[in-house]
Formats: sequence, structure tokens, C-alpha cells
Amino acid sequence: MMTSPTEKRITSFDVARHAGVSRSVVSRAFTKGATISDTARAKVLQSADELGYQVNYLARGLQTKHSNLVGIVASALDTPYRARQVRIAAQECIKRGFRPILLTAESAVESEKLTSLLFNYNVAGVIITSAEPSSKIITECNRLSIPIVMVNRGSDISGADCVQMDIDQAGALAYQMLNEAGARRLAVLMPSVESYSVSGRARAFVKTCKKHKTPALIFTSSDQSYNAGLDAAQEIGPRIDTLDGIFCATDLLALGLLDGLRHKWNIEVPEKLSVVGCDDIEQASWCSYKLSTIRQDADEQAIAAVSIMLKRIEDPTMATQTYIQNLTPLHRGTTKRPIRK
Amino acid sequence: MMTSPTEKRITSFDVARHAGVSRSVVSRAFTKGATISDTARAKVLQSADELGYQVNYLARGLQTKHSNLVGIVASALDTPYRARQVRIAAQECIKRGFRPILLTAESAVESEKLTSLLFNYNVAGVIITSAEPSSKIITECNRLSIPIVMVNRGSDISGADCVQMDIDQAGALAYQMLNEAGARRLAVLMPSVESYSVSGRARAFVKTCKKHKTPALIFTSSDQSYNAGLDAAQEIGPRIDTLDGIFCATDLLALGLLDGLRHKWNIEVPEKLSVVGCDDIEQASWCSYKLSTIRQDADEQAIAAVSIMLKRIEDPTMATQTYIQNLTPLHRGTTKRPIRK
DNA sequence: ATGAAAGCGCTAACAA
DNA sequence: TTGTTAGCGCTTTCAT
Repeated sequence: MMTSPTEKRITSFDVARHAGVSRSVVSRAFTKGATISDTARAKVLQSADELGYQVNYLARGLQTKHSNLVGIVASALDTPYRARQVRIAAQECIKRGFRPILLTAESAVESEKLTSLLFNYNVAGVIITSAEPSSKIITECNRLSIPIVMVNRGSDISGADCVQMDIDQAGALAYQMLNEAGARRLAVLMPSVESYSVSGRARAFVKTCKKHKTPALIFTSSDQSYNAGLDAAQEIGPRIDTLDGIFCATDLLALGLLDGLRHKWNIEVPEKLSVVGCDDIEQASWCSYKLSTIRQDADEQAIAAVSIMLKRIEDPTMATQTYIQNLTPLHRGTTKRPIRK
Repeated sequence: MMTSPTEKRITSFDVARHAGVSRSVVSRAFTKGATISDTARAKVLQSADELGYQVNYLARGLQTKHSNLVGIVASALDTPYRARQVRIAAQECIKRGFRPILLTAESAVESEKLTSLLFNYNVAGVIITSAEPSSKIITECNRLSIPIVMVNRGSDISGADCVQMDIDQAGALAYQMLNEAGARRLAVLMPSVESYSVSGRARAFVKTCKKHKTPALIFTSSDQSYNAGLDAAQEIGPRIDTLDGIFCATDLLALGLLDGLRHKWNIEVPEKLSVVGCDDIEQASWCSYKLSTIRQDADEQAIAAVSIMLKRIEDPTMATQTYIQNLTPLHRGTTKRPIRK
């Protein structure tokens, strides 16, 4: 490989000279839809290849007023559901010609500070799939007219597109699954910290129970993790005789509870208690758990988010939209099935 | 909020005028270590805040010849170990003032194509924690003198810094753990597709066994996943009487095998067979598994990778380094402990 | 279809 | 310490 010893970056100027054309032509060769002859394009592409030229997107973005960078703000990235969501969202962005900048934000303050960093790059859009994005981000994005889509976050704040699960359906489905399993003395396990999607589905469940005149007990956990579910078993174990069905607001919580109940309290599931989770993370299907759960499709969610964002990039005047995702009940091993089936 | 109706982006020029100084002064106010008076800086910062000004990093990068963008190329992002690794790496980048562009690459060809995309952004560095990065990437990075660090990839290709686990130690540790558990008829379960770290640790184990005159059986799985481990149980179950200890090249594989053995073959672990995994993913510690494993610290690995990358950014002439990570054996519930303890 | 020239928003010499 | 000036590498009218 005959690379010149000088470390100089190849610019469009170099390519232009090499191909015997002007810089404009080089630019056009890399801009699709530009008015350029086939022969000229071929010549330029050839030269570019020989010299190892790559368009400098920083410079291009400076001119065109938009980088093709997008921001993905995510919390709890190392959680199964979120990891999947982010992976698909990132892939989708790339496939559509954008590059995702990944910002991991664990707290609201943090996420606010981080998001502002995105503005430094003139990002074309932002996807937020963090538990607690501050609403300040939205106003700021609006001010700069940067498309923003929130995943599983309330649509209370106007000016942002949303992709979310149907929390009411989740609550109803959880009740229905438990009911089908013959459970009548119900409970819910939910994190004490508020969040749209997780708290929402739990509350919807409670509401549905009330509607059916079978009020549900409420247990709270410190967060949505496996360990929080495990801890919750300490509280739920002793009261097992007052219950026969419980809805856990996340699969991770359900898995922890399951392990706590089975291994620390010797309580049999589903014989003694039916358990339903929510999300359908991979681990829920593992043989040791076979967790009955409500599936929300992370891939669909991520793809919808990216798709809406790109649509808004193309047409910023489009009316704000909310994509409500459909849910699927999955009876596996932690709910008794009715005899007729 | 009195935001002007015109959508014009605020530039340093606007701030300069508002603050009654020149654009240079504005620039200096945002460049640390620049020579500027406190009063001037205060004035500028104040104006910037009022106008909602943000430095345009695209323009800055164009000038300074480096964006503070870095690339993170990762495969299997929705796998527990990788998710953690990427999360920490991203956080660390951000903390140190860089922004990570996330590229998810599942195959070698793909990762090659993707990496080249990074060059469009003048990334300051690249971290590759993908199974199969092509070595072409490295030569290309070298040509452009872009720092690159490979995580858990062989250091066979010179010109790149590496962070990796000590595969020989892993093999030795696995043998030792199994041996301590009284296992004498050993086996290993490894994916049939080659990869530096995963195949490496398995081979190191086989070598150690050979050295101790207790040759190990080799079972192969289609990949490193839970399901692959589950499938492997079909092959291993029938031969259980010829074995009493097995090393699985990844925790996920071990978890799958465990479930297959226990739930489909009614084989008791560790009574009938001792199992040792590798990685120490979160699920390994879950009550249903209590997997004995070899811990490699994902956080340490990610932080080391970022740290080395930044060091090289500062001093590109630094000698190539390889950070070898120390491993910790973790006896949990899938290995019998010797009586004296 | 192509080239010349202007400028995107910023930083970095240099001069004052 | 500050302002002036000249680009960074690209795209984009506007002529040709």
C-alpha cells in the first residue's frame, strides 16, 4: 500500500485535482440527486477510491445545517429489555443512514445535562427511552425544532411524539390472565418510584381489579430489578395465605419474586400462587422460570420510534403522533390454566 | 420565555454582539485554558445563557481537526455481559468529555463497513468489542492514525491497543475449580465458531487438563447463547455417566446447559456433575442457578479500554499496550466444595 | 454539466 | 487581554 508518509487527510480538493475536475463536481459525486454526468461521477469515485477519500461529515453538516447524527438517551442500558430496545434502535438508525450518539442517563438531572450536549452536534433528532427525562428537554428541543420521540413516557407533555405500550390493556390483560388461572385474591408488585409505563400498568391493573370487585393488595419494591423482586418475597412470603395471584410490573421483578418465593419460602408457583410479569424479556422464557407474562415487543417499539423520528425530520410540521403498541398475553408456567384447555 | 420567532440558530457572532466583544473572546470563553479575563468570560457566559447559545461542535471540530466523537463498535449488544460493557464504556466516554457513536455490528463484513462510516466523522478513537472485527479496520485506522482499542480480541494484529482477559488463567482456574470440587472426568462446552476470548479460554482449559493427565471431552455448541447451552444438554445428558465436571465457555451457555440437564434430564447439579461458567453475568447469581463461575469484570474492562484510548489520543506515539485483566474464581452452588471448607 | 466564489460557525495565528 | 484575519472542508447559488 503506497500511502504517503505525510499524515495529511485527503480532501475533496485532492480528489478534484486527481480526477481533473473541480471541487464542486467531487461534491456532487457524493450527493445523490445532484446533477452530474455519469462519466464525471465514475472518474471521481475512482479517484476517491484510489486516494482513500471519505467525505467529512463535520464540514458537510456545517454547510447543510444538519448532521446525520441522532441522539439515543437511555437509562439502565444493562437491563435486558432496554438493551434490546437500544440495540434495535441503533441498528435501525444506522440502516436509515443516521449515526446514533448513545447517552446513558441514570437520573433526571443527568439526562437533562446530557441531552443539552446533543445540541452541540446539531443532532437531527433525539430518542429518549430513559425512565425520567425532564420535560425541559422537550421545550428545548422544540425551541431548536429538533424532533424528539419519547418511548414509554407519558404524552402529557405536548410537542413530542410518543411510542408507548397500552398501559390500560396491560392492566386488563394481567387481570384476565390471573382470573383465567383461577386467582381471586389478587395483588400487584410495583416499584415505589413513579414512572409512566411501569407505575401506569400497575395502576391500570389495580383499577381493573376494582372494577371487577376484587380489590388488589399493593406491594412496593425499591426499584424494578431482580433483587428488588427478591426482597419483596420477604414481605409477600408471610402473607401468602391471603393471596393466590400477583401481577409484577416488570419481568425482572417477577423473576426475583419467583426465586424468593420458591427458594426462600418453599412456596410453589403456580400451585400456591399464580404470577404474571410484564415485558417478556428473554430470561422469562428460561426453563427455570417459564414466566407467564405480557409481551411488549421491544423491536417493534424501537423501529416505530426511529421511523416516527425520521418522518418528523422530513416533515417537521406533521401533527404530533402517539404510537400505541399492542400487547400479547403469554401463558407459560406460572399461571394455572383452566381445565377446559 | 422570550424566544424570537425566527428559527435562526444562535451563533458566536450573536453572543459577541450581545456581550459587546469580538467573536474570539466568545470562543475563548468556551475554551478552557484560553487567555481571557474573568470579567469578559463572565459577560460572555451571561450573554450566552440569555440567548441560549451552544457551541457548534461540528464547526469547532472542523477547525481543531478532531471531533470529540468516539466510535464504539459492539456485537450482541443485547447480551448481558456486552450490554454492561457498553454501558460503562459509554458512560466513561461521556464523563471524559467524549460522545460515543454506537455501531452495532453482527458480522465481520458489517463491522468493516460500519467502521468506515466512523471516518466520516473524524472520530477521535474507536473501541471495538465485537466478536469478529476485520483486521482491515485496524490498518485503516492506522493509516488515518485513529487510536483503536480492541476488547477481548487477540493482540495478533499489531498497531492496536488491547484489553483482554487472561485466557490461560481462565483455563487454569476452570480446571482448578472443577478439581477442587472433586471432578476428575472433565469436559468443556464451547461454540464451534472461533473467537479469541471464548474459544481461547476453552482451549486453555483443555490444555491444562492435558497437562494434568486428565484429558477433557469437547462438546461444541452452535453459538454462545442460552439456547445453545440448552441444546447441548441433548448431547451431554446421555453421556452423563462418563463425566463429573464441565467447563462452559460462557455463563449463558452454562445457564442453558444447567436448565437442560435439570429440567429435561433430571440430572442433579452439582451432585452428579459440577458446572463452571465464565464471565459472571448478573443472571449467574440468580437463586435458580447460583452458578459457580470465573468472573471477568466488565466495568474494569470498559474503563480500561476508554482510558487507554484517551491516553493514546493524547500521545499517539505511545508504545502499543495490552491490558491483561485478572480473573476471580467464584464458587457458588454448581460445584461441590471440599469438606475441609 | 461544470466551475468560480461565497460562506456555514468556529478557532488560531498574529498584531495591537 | 483583546480584536483582526485567515482558513478548516464542504455545499451551493450563480454564471458559463
